Amino acid sequence: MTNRVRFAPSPTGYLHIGAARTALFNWLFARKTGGKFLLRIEDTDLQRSTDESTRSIIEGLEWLELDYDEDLVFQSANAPKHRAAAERLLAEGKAYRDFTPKEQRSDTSVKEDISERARAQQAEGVDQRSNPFRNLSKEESDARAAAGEPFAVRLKVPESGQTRFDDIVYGPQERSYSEIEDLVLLRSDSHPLYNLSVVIDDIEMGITHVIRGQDHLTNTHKQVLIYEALGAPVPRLAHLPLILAPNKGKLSKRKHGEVVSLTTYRDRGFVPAAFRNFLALLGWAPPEGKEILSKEELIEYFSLEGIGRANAIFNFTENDPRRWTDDKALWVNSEYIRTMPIEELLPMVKAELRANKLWREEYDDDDREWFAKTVDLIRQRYFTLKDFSGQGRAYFSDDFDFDETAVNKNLRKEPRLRELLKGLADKLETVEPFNTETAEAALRAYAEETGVKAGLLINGSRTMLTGQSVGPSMFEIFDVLGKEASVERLRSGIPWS
RNA sequence: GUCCCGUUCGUCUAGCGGCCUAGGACACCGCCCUUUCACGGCGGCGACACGGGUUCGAUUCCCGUACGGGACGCCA
Repeated sequence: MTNRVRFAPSPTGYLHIGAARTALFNWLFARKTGGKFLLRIEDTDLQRSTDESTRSIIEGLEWLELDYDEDLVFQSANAPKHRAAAERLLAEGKAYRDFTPKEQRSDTSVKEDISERARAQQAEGVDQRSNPFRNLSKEESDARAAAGEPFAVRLKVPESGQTRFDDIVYGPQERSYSEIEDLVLLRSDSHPLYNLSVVIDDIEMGITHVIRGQDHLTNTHKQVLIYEALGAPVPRLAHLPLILAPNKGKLSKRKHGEVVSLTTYRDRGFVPAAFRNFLALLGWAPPEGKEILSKEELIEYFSLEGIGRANAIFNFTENDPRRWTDDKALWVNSEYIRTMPIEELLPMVKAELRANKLWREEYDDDDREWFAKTVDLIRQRYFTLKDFSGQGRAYFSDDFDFDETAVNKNLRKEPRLRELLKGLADKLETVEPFNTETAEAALRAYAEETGVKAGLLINGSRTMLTGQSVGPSMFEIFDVLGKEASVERLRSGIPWS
């Protein structure tokens, strides 16, 4: 039997990195075992679901290159099936009508309300299954329903016994029936609820392995109960440890902002493969300890058994521009930028330059070679794609800023440099051909002639040509910028004013 | 409140009774390389939450405590 797994997000916001990791693990498992990876949008909460969110989820998966098989499923489209299943359980006596009027809950304080209620019931010793309508006679129930009285449909959780399942990650799980309340299957407006919908859809889609966040672990018992009532086999279950904020709390948009949104990583210059690689390392460790893994290697090494049980902390520092996200994520990204095949990097740099109006069509044409060479030269010290338009601006435009610190350190500190560099410009102007070697020879000869250290001219030139104090070898910069631009920039008065 | 889950360097983790003087990666620090900054190389700092068992021997197994997380809805 081929494995079938699904990623089933609810479209109530951007794609959270925790959800993205769940998607990744499902996808890896499917690709590893030759199974199918399906996508289901759980849009049954029409109040909060948006098309925009659905689009962002699909875009996010595309960005991470997690392709899904078969048609996208919208859970809302299956509502009639969910309802029919509930009717069936009702008819079979495995569920019952609850005529208790619906309680109103303010959406903001639900969590507190729920635990409050649970606490109170606990203290009073109320049984979870003591609903007064649980044992209402069929006749009376039918009569009241026929009379138009509103009712919710609840699953009749058996009197005594327990549910059990073997979680692939967390091991054997047991829960006594007495701890599970008669859960609502159908709302009084006949709207099917989550636990019912997931089970029906998973059955319908032939899901063999449910891989999802650990926050669903205890609720899984309820779903097992539904599978059993329906007489359907329970799929294999694997729950994933959660990704927490640095304070060990929940990672949420409200509290932590854009750092938890997948699109942020795309917008801030992450290479998709790099972020995917990083995500895979959160809660899972490859054998051999090799951490930079291609898509193929990830698939080859992945296994559900290799997933850890402890929650992982996503380590970032709020309000620190350099540490805006996890250090290791940044490192993985720089590793990719630095070592990935240049042909794969070029289109990404192109998009980045284009977005910043630094792109020229010649880079794709006559200057293709120059462009590749330049990108290859500067990528060594970059962390994100953004750096190509930021720190790298001087390589693609004559309009760039001078870093104050660099100007003070490499130029103003030695006032003679203003004239010395003009002299160097005159000298370089005569160099033919102009390349790394000849530029170096000319500069060193000029240093000798004028009796100054080559380093003084090198550092001064770097700042004149790039506005910075750091960067590639000066002679490589001369070569890449060419004689004309190099000479012109050396003669510039801008940094001196 | 009840139930469930977890706890190895600051962070991600390896470890599935002796190979552990607890390994790797990121971060941090130092040295080398380099007339810049990175990369790279070498080295340093740095952890088995605590207490009981079991065992010839516990990071590894069991129990308890502490701490953290999750769940408990006519949300998903």
